[in-house]
Amino acid sequence: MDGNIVTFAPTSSTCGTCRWSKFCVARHAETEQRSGAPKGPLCGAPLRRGTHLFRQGDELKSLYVVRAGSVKCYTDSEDGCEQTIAFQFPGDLLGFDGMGGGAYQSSVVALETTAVCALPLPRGAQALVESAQVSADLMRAVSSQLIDRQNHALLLGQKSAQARMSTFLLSLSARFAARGCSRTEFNLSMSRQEIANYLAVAVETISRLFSDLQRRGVLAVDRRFVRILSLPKLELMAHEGKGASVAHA
Amino acid sequence: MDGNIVTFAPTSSTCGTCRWSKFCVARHAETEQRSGAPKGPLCGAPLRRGTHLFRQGDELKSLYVVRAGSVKCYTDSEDGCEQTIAFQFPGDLLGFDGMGGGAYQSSVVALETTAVCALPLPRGAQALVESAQVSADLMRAVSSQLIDRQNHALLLGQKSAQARMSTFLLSLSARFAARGCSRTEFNLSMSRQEIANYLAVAVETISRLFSDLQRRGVLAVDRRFVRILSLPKLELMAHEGKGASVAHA
DNA sequence: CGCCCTTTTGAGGCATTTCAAACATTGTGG
DNA sequence: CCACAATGTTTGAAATGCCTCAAAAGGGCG
Repeated sequence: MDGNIVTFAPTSSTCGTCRWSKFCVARHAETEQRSGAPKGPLCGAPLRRGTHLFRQGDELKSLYVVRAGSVKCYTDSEDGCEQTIAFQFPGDLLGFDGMGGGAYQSSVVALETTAVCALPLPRGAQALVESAQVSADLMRAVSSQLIDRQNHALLLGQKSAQARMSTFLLSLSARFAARGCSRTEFNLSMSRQEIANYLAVAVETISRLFSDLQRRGVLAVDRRFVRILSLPKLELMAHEGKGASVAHA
Repeated sequence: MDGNIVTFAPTSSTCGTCRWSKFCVARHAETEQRSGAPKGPLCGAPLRRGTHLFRQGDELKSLYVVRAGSVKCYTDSEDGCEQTIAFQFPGDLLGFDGMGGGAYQSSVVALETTAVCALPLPRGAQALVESAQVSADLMRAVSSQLIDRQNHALLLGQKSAQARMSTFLLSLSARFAARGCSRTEFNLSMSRQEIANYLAVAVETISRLFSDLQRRGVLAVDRRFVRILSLPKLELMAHEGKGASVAHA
């Protein structure tokens, strides 16, 4: 497909200069480092859209944190089809699924020009474990990833296409808001195709859903720019699923 | 629904007597404990089918490990529908999704008479963090959970009902085999309804799929007893998805 | 034995997919 | 800077996999 090779080239940026450090799983990692030697998270040169940070099966060398831009994380099945697992933004942790073995278990690719910081292993892992503060951050980041994936399963398993789309937009909205950006106006860094894969519907369905939402006055969409005209309506649509399922014993 | 209250009642069983300790995330936790005070993982009294170990939103008090039997883990959406996230067996870790906050983010209920061991928090968490050995085990367990959930998303997003069912059976088969049980003959601890929810299809579809698989000579099914007659055929069906999706940039 | 819940099987309906075609956008090389 | 190719987006119409509804058969348990 593409022969992009990522040579991770650290720059001199530090966490102190990072706008997003307060969301960052590694926010305590730098200050906790001991003196001497290359230390702390290292920020690499920007990745262009379409460049892979790592691929499923690659040897695990570092964990990463998104510093600027956005990425998508996806898995391949044996028979070559792909499922996007998550879209990730500044402060989000990448690559943890490889920690159980020696290899990444998902692929990560930049959606736009994106910078990431590296926590090289195993030194990084030791730092993560040795510091109670950092370790707590890591726990938080990982459990939040588990929760995200549980919600993704809920979305794929129980919601209609319309509800999936609405839920997705609300989730983006919340994440932009948490980062101090507008809750109601933003640019999508992913294509319709990529949204379709994440929500597990056809591209054409995504297109139709955007049209519907515009017709109903919930959204204004111009290419990748989205303005949410009515958050309450959108929340309503996010809950119109396939009906409640049976109770557990 | 049910008013079962779990009062966790520790017994005197230790990891040394546990048949599954070699699969267990806590296998190094006991020996690493310091002297004095209640210590190490504690095995509780058995839970009956339908008893909840904890529910989404409950205060996080312990992590648990399945010691015997099996459980299912599920999440509720705001509008009351449920999605089963995983079925879990001896050695599997429960409750980690609560580590980021003070509350569990999923519910766990016994599928059959089930024993679990508790790693009480925060003492347990400290032990987990302080011991490099235990911490490595924990990393492995958690990353393996992330991978399971990625595969679940792949299953829900990209596979036909038939392929979901086949994949599910193969996954059970592999897990039984890993625990020294038969790869081809086993009893399901979950109902058709529960399988249906996990695979996100209707119960009737599950029933029809079992019938199909029997008719094709892939399985022999008698109530909850399943015998796999042809693993290769089953593997073939597990990959007949909805066709490969488009390539990522 | 009889009630209840689970499982099975059939028939029809619907949400979403697939196929097809027009249009817009982006990138490329002359 | 424009023409052209490649890719992404939108919309319509037809096809389909799975769901919903309905009803009967099969255990489990008091």
